[in-house]
Amino acid sequence: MQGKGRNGGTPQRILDIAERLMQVRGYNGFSYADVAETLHLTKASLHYHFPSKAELGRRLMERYTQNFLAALAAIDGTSTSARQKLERYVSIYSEVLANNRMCLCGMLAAEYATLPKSVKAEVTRFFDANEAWLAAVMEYGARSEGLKLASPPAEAARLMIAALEGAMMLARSYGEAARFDRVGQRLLADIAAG
Amino acid sequence: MQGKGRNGGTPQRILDIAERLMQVRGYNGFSYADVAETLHLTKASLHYHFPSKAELGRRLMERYTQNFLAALAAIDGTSTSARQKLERYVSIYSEVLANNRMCLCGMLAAEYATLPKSVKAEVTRFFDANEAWLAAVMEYGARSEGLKLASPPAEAARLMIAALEGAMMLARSYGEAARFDRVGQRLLADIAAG
DNA sequence: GTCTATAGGTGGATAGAC
DNA sequence: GTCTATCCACCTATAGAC
Repeated sequence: MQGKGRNGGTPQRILDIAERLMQVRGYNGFSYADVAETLHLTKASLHYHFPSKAELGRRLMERYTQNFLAALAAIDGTSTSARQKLERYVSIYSEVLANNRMCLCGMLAAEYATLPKSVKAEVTRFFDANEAWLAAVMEYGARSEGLKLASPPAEAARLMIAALEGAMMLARSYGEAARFDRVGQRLLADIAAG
Repeated sequence: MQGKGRNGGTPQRILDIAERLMQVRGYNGFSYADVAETLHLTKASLHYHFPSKAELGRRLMERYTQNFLAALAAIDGTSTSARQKLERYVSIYSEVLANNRMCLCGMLAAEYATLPKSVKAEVTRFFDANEAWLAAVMEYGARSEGLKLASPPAEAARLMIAALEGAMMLARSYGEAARFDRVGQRLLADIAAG
């Protein structure tokens, strides 16, 4: 989960701040004023770069998914076994939580009913892509590495995503990252035991 | 999950409406105006019964946990096996989702960073109580019914809660309750196979 | 207990100067 | 691109009449 352009121009810096706020407080829990203050800009300037909050949210989700998919591609490029890929997938979530953030999409899934349509679409796109990647890794592992799946790959993938997102929310509420890690380890052992 | 007093006095009716709004839209996604309009009252009248939104949220969580614990007690009173108790636990979530609602505590866990302190305390209290009940059922099942747990009861309980809350969020985002049910069935089969 | 009226603040968003 | 100034809708909350 790198390559976010944290040293880029103003639009990128706006996205960085807004992303952090959204992961911590949610779409309905932050405002242009929050971003402006942190960035030492005015609200009007933000509207120059992102005309509406809906557009800001959509662009944010778009970038988030891009970066996430890039991280998955990096795993594909450097990992040898399906088992190792799954471990690294879990560690992505773990790192997000280590920064006291929620997965952006987990937050938005909770707030789903109140989101602009364009943002909703990006959220499900994220989960679809995650599910497809996980299912492919699991399916390959089952075929070539003797990974034992308790369910068809697509279902095992959905269970994994659901459990990771849920564990993340709970761990953050308790301020105990270890809660997440234990669930992550258990999932790796349970769902896809080698 | 019954006994909510849906035919009670004004305070109870306020709680009923606010609860539904909070389960669908979240704490930051509804207002006194929303409740007032649905109930054909004015905002001022709501403040007579619940002086502040924080207090409304706290009372809501308090009642929600009470009702939930009552439902668990009902399971204890009428179920014979641990396996059946776990099935009925999952079905509580399923019924909430069937009404297009999220678990109130799942919503609030996502919004945790923005909640008043008094509400935060009620949220963790809910999860603690759920975990304790689940762990006790699992522990009993393992000891007396040959239930095979992949982890210590407390950890298996946490995984189950996390997965159910996460699956609920995702299923609701997709508008596909079946997504939740498949995860629920898989958890029952995986975590506590008889 | 419920109302009208209103306070005091913040939300997202726009116009127009620089 | 960024600013000041402003709009209007909405928010939580209170005062006081009925």
